Amino acid sequence: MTNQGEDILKNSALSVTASRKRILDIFLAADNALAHQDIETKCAEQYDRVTIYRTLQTFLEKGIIHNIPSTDNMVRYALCNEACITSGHHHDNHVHFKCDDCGKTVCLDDVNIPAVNLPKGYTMKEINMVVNGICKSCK
Amino acid sequence: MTNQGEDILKNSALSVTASRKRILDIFLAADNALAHQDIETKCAEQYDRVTIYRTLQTFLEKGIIHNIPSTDNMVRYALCNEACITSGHHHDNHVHFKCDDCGKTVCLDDVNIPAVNLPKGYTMKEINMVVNGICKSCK
DNA sequence: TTAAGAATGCAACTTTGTTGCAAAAGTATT
DNA sequence: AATACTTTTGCAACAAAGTTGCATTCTTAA
Repeated sequence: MTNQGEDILKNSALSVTASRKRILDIFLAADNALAHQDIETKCAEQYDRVTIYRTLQTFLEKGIIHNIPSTDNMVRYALCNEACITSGHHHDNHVHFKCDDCGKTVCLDDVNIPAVNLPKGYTMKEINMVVNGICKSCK
Repeated sequence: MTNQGEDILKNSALSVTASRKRILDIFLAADNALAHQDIETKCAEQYDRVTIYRTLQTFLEKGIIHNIPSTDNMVRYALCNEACITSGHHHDNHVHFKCDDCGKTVCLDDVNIPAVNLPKGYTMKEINMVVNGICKSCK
């Protein structure tokens, strides 16, 4: 039986270390996006804060996770889905939802970001859509 | 001749102080959204850092400015337009654009955020759309 | 003009994020 | 399985960002 986190690391040509596996496991177990702080809370006794910063950075660069903008100075991260990781070129085009009640941020994988027409002269490279409101668990 | 910043403060039932007028002037003169840091750079010698934090907070609560989410831990602020301020109830529904070249973030007031259908059980309260790319000045 | 309330500045502090470097762990090769 | 090489980690020290309480100053409204 192989470890799912280990597979992800190998597929991304990253060396397999205990901290990386642990952080991936945290993401795999989470049903919502995680801020640096959330991860630190879960494993600060095991791993150094700096390691967590560097690991998240590495995962971002490899496209293992993507980040979700916010207005609260708490950038959150979520695992990319298979297609996104394997395609090499990273692109999320799903909507993110943050619940004002429970505070959780989730990927709405089934909701695509609709097209927008930018004014003349603007070129789009990336697009992000974050909706705030009440999630189905809190309604 | 009256001062535009002063009018905004009075309309929002805020007392008129030098720091608030100055910060409003900075926004009125800016052609792009400003982070806390940008404002601090422009008036740190005049006003305390804490005052700037508190002023931005107050402006947000009164709906004088709105904040723009980001993935770089630099929440930016921009003046709300007239309609938005006077309506009492705050709602931006324009798209924000951040240029990867010059780094500026601007409100695309003419580009409305298209409608999205959320899955059953989700209620939308607010929506944010941020596009990254190259702006018309940098193309 | 003055009294009451609101905003500011200061100090001290907490939290968040960064950098350089030595030690430890992982990888590939034989 | 031992090695040499490379990468990752932890530590320390620091820098930057954000918060809080309190005394002083400024605004406002009577």
